[in-house]
Amino acid sequence: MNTELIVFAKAIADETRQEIMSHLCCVWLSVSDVVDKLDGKVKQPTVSHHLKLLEDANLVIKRQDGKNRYYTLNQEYMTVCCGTLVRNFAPDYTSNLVTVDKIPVAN
Amino acid sequence: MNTELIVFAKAIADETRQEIMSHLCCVWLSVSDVVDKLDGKVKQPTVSHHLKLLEDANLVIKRQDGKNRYYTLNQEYMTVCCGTLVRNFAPDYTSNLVTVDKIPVAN
DNA sequence: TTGACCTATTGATGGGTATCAATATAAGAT
DNA sequence: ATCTTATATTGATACCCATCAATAGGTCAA
Repeated sequence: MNTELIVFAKAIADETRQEIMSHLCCVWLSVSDVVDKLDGKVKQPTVSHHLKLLEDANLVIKRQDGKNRYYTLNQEYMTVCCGTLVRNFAPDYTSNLVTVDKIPVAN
Repeated sequence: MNTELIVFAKAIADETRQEIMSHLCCVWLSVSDVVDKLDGKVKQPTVSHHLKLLEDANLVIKRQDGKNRYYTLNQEYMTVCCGTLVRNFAPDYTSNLVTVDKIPVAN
């Protein structure tokens, strides 16, 4: 049983977190930046909660600068997990991933 | 907000369901077959519950034969969802999907 | 040191859901 | 028709988790 895939799936299985992930795609944002982007949908402690969860799942990278903490999406690990999903649960389609052996594999 | 990806993520975000999905990969199994494969981990009503949830998420296909109902994994849709995930949350790696435009895209 | 700001943590609460026993439904078999 | 087998549904229960208010911790400026 691949617990890593469970952690991954649970991490992305929430609307608020997917929204946060969208905003963290390709850019670095501070916690309060994310709160602003969510435009009142949730409060700061909730955002911190989700960011911690995403960090524990290895789906975001954190960088501190002064009193701010900046987060960005870990695209590489997203790719790893999606590759594993397809290899595990869609083997008949795995050939669609041309660089399935170039995609970084967990471990 | 892509609710389809939320439904997908929630569907795979459970250990028992991922176990069921493994057993349904590339083969057709009846409900009681799945119960047997899980070897006492959960009871039949629980398996039926999970299969219904997976069916609602379009992750399994159902076929009836007599009093048995056979299920198998919907590998194509798995591929669709994983493709969408990579395109949404790992755009810098999307080129790793050679046939990203050949992969069936949801609508 | 004090104050202002940013983020994390804690405790409480409500909603969601995985699980089961019991039961219902449905389809052969006798 | 009755019985048996296979699966689905229902109702109850316990647990997980998203959210928030309140507060703590940490960093910079004055």
